[in-house]
Amino acid sequence: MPDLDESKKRCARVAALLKSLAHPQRLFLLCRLAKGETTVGDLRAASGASQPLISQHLTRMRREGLVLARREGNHVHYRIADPRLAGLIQTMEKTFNE
Amino acid sequence: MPDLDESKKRCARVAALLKSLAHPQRLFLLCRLAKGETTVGDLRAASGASQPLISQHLTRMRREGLVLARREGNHVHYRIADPRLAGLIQTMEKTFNE
DNA sequence: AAACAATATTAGAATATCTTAATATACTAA
DNA sequence: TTAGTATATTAAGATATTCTAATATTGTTT
Repeated sequence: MPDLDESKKRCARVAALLKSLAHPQRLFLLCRLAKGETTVGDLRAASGASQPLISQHLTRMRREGLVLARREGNHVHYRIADPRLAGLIQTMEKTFNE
Repeated sequence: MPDLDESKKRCARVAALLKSLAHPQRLFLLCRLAKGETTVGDLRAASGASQPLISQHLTRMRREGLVLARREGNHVHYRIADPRLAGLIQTMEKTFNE
């Protein structure tokens, strides 16, 4: 019986991560980002959400360490920070593809 | 550019599912259930949460179709409804195992 | 510098979630 | 039928999330 406390801690960490994924628009953004680096403008165009809202979602995910930002001139490029997350998102897309 | 709307709908569905997983105690319960059918009492003992709270979490997950319940005498046995979900949970456990 | 484009931040109201406490139901055993 | 055990439901306050609107920042171009 492997460490119950350890298991709970892991659940707490993963649940915190999932909280960020558990939102239609954020998940949509992450699915896009899982395919490669993207600018805010492109994400905005694809998602159709308002600019401040997208920015808030991205800021939140940046704060939580899910994504990384890189400014290039007037545009900011976002990407997924941890390849394991990108993998998980793609797994989920495959798993629930219909 | 393959169905943007379809992609959004899928994100909405999966995000709704993830909302249920995005809670430390519920995720813990699901991790347990991913290993096989379990009674409420056992879940309660393992999780250490209060009885009504566990029952509410289970009721919610039942309502959302994540788990199924089966009464046997005085005890109620729960199990994960969709094997894909069990698989996803195990994948997550492996992915974030440290 | 001024005007513009892209992105970020803040504030606040509306809504949803979480937890505890109290109570109810379903079943078993005496 | 009464008592006891296991599980479920309801109500309500506390806390957290979400969205919109207004404004700020950063960088570019003229």
